[in-house]
Amino acid sequence: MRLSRLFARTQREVPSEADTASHQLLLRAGMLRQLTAGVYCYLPLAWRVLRKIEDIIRDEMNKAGGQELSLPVLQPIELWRKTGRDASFGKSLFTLCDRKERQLALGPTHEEVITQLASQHVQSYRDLPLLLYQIQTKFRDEPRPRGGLIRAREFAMKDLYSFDADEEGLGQSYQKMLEAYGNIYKRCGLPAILIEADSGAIGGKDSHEFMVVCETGEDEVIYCDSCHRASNAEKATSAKERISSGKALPVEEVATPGYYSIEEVSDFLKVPRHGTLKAVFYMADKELVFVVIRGDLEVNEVKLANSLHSTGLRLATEEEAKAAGIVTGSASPVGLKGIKIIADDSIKTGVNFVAGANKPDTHLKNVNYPRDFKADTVADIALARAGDTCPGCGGKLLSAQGIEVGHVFKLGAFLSSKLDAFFTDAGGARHPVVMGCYGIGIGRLMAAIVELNHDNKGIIWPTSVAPYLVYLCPLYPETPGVMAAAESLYTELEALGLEVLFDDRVESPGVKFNDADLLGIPLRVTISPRTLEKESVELKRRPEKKTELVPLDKAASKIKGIFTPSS
RNA sequence: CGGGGCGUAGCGCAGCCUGGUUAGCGCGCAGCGUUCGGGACGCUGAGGUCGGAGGUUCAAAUCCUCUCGCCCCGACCA
Repeated sequence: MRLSRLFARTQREVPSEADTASHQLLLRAGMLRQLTAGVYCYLPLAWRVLRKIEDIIRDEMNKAGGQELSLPVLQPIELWRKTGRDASFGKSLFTLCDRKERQLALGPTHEEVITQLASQHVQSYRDLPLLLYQIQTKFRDEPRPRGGLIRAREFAMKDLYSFDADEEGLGQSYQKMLEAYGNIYKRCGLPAILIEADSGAIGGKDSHEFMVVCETGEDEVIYCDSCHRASNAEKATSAKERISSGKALPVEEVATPGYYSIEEVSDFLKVPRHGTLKAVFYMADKELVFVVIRGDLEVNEVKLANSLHSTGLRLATEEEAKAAGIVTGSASPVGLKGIKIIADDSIKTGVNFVAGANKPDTHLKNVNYPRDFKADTVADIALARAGDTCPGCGGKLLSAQGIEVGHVFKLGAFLSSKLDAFFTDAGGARHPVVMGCYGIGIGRLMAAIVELNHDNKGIIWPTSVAPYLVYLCPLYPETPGVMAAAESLYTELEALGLEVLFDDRVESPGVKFNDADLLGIPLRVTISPRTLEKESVELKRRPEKKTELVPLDKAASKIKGIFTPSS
């Protein structure tokens, strides 16, 4: 490709809309252009990278036994109502009406469509296992798209769905996918780690994410340095050590005039934070819920929503709490009636807690569970934080930011049951198909590659996904011989099947070198009067400083050798 | 949805507070010349419904009202 003809123009200045490295560099390199919030045009250079990423993914999916197909983006809303996931996706689901006023959704994912499709085909255990995938545009009306391609509203995703006869089969399919995913990231030059995850709106049981640790990532990873167990902060657990024990003393009222927060009350009563019980109020799908947790811990709203099976959880306002009869500032589960109480299991780690009294300016000492109050549910709903103790090995938990570059779910049979995807087993009995789903955002993967592979000059593409392999860079093109040599090398390299970006522009060396660096092409090949004096060309790899002179007549084969694996 | 910021040429910005020639500057773009191994220089030139609508005024990029859009923080989010 001749650079003079390429539909791209590099920019020296950083577009004001971008503040992450990948977003800035993709814009500056002329690869990306925003159309509207969270919606992007991919210019030719970006498109080449995306196609290479897709090819790697296809290759791994096919090796794992996947069959590629293509499913519609436009989907009848009824299908979503059947599974109830129109509600779990809520406003993130783009919907529209056709001319007959029938409601349609733009697919944010494709479980519904593929399960219905599979149900028409899968009849016997002999049809299983089945792995189907596609690379398709998804639409999600994110509340706030951000970071360029990190969180877009329209984006390409590879989504594979596995169909198995039982949990064991699902386990095998899941394992295959974990391995295939590992290969994909490795081939893309990304050091992705596997972590435990919450399954969110997709639903299902086990779920894992592949994360790339990176400061600009929007997810928090909680991990243990000793046993290397890692989880999304939404899912992470920490050990809740026993902090006190002994005899439960009689409940005692104390006046706490003007002290409301845990900090104020514990300081005033000279009780450590973990010797108190904190009350927090949430609205879960229009029902007020009273949450109790040890005073030193925070509520993890994802865990809370899961244990409540709620799709619309938010903090209650003070007015809502008061309307329900709660004495804010001194709220207590003790003696509370008519309100659902959810307690974190940390309430069992000690005795004689300080809690509210449901009376203004009053708290209770020596509150003990379950002697003094009952909870409708006791579960782990606490936020694990850096510094907490690892529940697995007792080590210290650490925290890091990460970009989620893949997410896999063991769905089980809840969708297949609802969508009538059944099969007959060897004994003639009918069962719902057991499903899994596995997604990789293509654009986000590209952005993650840039986040992890750049320097202050620009992008440094791994060879496997680089838009072109060679940046052919003649200097002083008007000097006799230079262009002739460049043209002939260009022809030679293309004949060898190498992807060459030929900088045939009349520009100064500085401009060309800087563009070569910004675009991040793995190998720069310079031809100038200076190199031609020695009958040679100069090679320079993008991440390296050193250059190498190679005789003109050996250049093509030398370059070919660089990009041929020496296996 | 709450808070903040911003819409002026392809990109980055100034001008607005305090209304008043022909709306400027840098990059980029076109032409000519001199240069040129890490974003050269000179000259010339093209390119603008000042996000949109309404209002105030003799006069609006500038003041007022409404509206649309974009970005950031938070809520939220496979």
